[in-house]
Amino acid sequence: MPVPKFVEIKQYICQRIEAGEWPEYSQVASENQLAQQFSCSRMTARRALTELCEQGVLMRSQGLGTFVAELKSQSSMLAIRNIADEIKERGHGYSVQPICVEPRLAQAKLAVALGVPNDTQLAYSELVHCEDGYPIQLEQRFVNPELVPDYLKQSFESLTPHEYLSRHAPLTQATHTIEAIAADQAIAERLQIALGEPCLQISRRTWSSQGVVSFALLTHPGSRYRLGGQLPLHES
Amino acid sequence: MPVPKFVEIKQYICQRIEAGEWPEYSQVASENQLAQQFSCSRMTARRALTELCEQGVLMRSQGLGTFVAELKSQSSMLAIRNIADEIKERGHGYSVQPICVEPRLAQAKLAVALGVPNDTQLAYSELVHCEDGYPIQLEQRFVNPELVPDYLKQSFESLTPHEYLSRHAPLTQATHTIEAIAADQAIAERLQIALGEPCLQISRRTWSSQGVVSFALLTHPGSRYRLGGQLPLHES
DNA sequence: CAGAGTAACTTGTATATACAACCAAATTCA
DNA sequence: TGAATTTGGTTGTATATACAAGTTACTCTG
Repeated sequence: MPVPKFVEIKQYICQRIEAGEWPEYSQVASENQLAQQFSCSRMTARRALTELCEQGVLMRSQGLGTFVAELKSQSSMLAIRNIADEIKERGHGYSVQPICVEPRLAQAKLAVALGVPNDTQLAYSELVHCEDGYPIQLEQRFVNPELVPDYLKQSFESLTPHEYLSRHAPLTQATHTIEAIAADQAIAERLQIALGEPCLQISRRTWSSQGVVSFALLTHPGSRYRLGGQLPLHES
Repeated sequence: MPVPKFVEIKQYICQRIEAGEWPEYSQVASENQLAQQFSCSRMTARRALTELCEQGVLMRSQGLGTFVAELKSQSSMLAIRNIADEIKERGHGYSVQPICVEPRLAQAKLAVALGVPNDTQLAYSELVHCEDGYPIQLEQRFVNPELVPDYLKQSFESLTPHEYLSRHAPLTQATHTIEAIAADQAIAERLQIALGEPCLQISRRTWSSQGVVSFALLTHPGSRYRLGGQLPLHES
């Protein structure tokens, strides 16, 4: 058996929810019911529910039952990672819609962000990442080609930043800035939302020991996306 | 017994780590050893270890053992911290405008979020934090008074969540969710922005080994606030 | 009718056990 | 010596069971 039983149960529950059979805030099958249905012990069913609670898919309360939490895509804030992996991990369909790939010259703010002289030639690309057909991230990235190693240059257009950076420099780091913005004309069009709708915009500056490799704007529709994570509290 | 046994074990482990007896990357007692030491079953000891792994305090690997995780590795975004300190650090003027402090009963979603029975009395407070006179954060927090230690109860209204939690339990953690929302009437009024303006809303669930201590909504006007930080890139 | 009590159901904690999967070091064998 | 095997310890999954604790709805009683 390749997949553990509690994973099987988790998948079953997710499918019911995604199919709309178990809507938001509705009560899901109880631990005993699931145990009977999957002919497993209650502890195994319980584990499936527990993990889904931790993932924010379900909510439980003693004596009452287990319920479907709000349905919004959520990703871990600790590791802002490849959105394709995340979507696949949720068991949803992933697709990309390339908008354009073209050279652009670094100007003003962009040149500063990347730490290059003005009019340096950058590789610009624009992609829309979709979850089950719905656009969920608009990615606009500027790459400094000089910092991309030669052996990756040929394939680099087809690689996600994660892919080529992880092959390139294991010690690559990124600085993220998160902002709430109102969708402008371009964003609204790409993400198929209304003009002015709130969006979560992440600016990612990726840098290795060589310098800033890329600058990317990742824009998510606020109505469809949130960012979650478990963090230690710090003082000062 | 007021405290469950697995919580007791968690606390024991945390104390050892905080006392420096179990340094970074050192192997901690195995499940069987802990079970013997606390005269409990292996599954109970295992649960304590599992939860500490999820919190990032420990790391496990099959066949090898359980180890103390890095205690640093938290960057500024990871430490969503006291906004007063941040503002002062920027050299700006900080002021607070208290809106209300009142008891409230936990209902439905809130009860689930805090993990308390329905109609539990919570301490609710609402504050507006200002930078140079401009409102920059609306804080709405619900605290479970039972989990606030006695010696902090008198002063707890005047303390920020950070202050009293850091005095209380060094290993307190929080789960954050970040969303882009449109300002409703109440928010717009408090933050002096237009209705529908995009806002960055952080939901913070703070929990210690005792349970969920507080739930807070921190709302920032998108036009005036951003969240930054440096994160390692993760793959898969 | 109002209220207390009870029954049925839920999740929460805990135990004891079994076997699988994995790792490292010791042992055995060629 | 060097490679394969065994052994003991570790975590991972799963079962069956028991009782505690919280919620709801029904029933009984005054």
